[in-house]
Amino acid sequence: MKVKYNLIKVDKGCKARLGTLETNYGTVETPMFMPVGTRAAVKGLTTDQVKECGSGIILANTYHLWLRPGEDIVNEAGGLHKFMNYDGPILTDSGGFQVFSLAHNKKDITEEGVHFKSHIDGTKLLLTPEKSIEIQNKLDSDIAMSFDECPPASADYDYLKNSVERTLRWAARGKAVHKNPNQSLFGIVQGGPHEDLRRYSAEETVKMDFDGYSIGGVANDGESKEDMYKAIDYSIPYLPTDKVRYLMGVGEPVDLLEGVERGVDIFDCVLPTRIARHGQAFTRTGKINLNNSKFAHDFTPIESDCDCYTCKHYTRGYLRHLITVGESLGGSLISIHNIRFLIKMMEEIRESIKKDSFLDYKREFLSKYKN
RNA sequence: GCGCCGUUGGUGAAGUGGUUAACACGCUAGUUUGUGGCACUAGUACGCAUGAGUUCGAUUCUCAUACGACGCC
Repeated sequence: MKVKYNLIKVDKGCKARLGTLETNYGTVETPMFMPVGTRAAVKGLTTDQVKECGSGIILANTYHLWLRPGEDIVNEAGGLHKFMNYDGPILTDSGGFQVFSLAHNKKDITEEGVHFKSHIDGTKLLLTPEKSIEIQNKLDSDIAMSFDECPPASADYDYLKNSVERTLRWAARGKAVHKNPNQSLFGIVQGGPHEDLRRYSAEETVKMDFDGYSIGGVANDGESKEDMYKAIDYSIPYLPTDKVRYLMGVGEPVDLLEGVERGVDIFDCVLPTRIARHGQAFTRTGKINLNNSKFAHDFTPIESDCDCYTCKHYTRGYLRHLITVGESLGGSLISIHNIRFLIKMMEEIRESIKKDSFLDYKREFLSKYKN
């Protein structure tokens, strides 16, 4: 079946939405944060540990799994769920974002697709909208993403205009070859920070009738937060209320709040796991760097009132030690905390929307969270 | 005891008679938003064993002392 979004209510104070998303692997609640498992693994964690953090949907990446082990092997294993032992819903990113970061030459980006070199062995490859969807069909994720052009934040208006048009053509091509009846397909809105482009991109994408819609082209290198919020503001009004809305790649606590306020339902981000491997942990008062020498003698948990596995069993001093000496357990344990932190934050956000008090929640959260 | 070589930061070390003593590791701090996983950026010797001398000027040359390595009795 295709995913089905049910809008429960909209907060009286803003556009924040409370809802559920029915999938083949259970019904999940929104707003929701999705941990990222690029290569069919949330780095450093078992799927049991991911689930213990309260995860709903998790991500995997088409580009990485295409190169290794290859979509046919995943398919032979019985699909991504069986392959990676995750019995919750899985969303696959199209690979567009990765491929665009590999193709630095403008001439490598053609109407047919994107030419680039494998980051593993330099092999010249071509990823097209059709190929991306075919791979995702075989990976058998619950949600596939359209292959879009993901322009850099520095792109000018004319480039973005052409990019929007091309993304629409690519979306149509991908949709035409999408065959997996158990897999949903999402469209992606582009257009940078420009109101007219976002509106056009959203309206035209919606006309194609996808199972969900995402806002792409944000959280790029060097993009300002103002531009990101504009991209959301200018896209959301033109998306249907009965489909889920996904803001791609965003995961700073502040941005989750800004996104929810504007009507975003789901988010994904590598941030909690990436910063964890480098020793940084989210706390209610902001990020802390466990590398800092001041934590060597600190034998309290990252957060004493946190319900995650790591905070229940380990101290800052021990985690600092693990990070300092390079034990991968350190990154795993901090990842558990960081993922739980964001997921718990979303749980609290949902509670606040139920009470029409999201803006109060946001205000209170930001009054404590400093970076 | 004699001979010979050496002594540069937390560590391994490069280097020059004259602007801010290379590089690496470590350490310290920061960065990280659809992950080209385990990266990147910045800072980190007020001094080149100690003392004396040569010189306009010495970490770089000379002598002495201390410490260390090797060889010989």
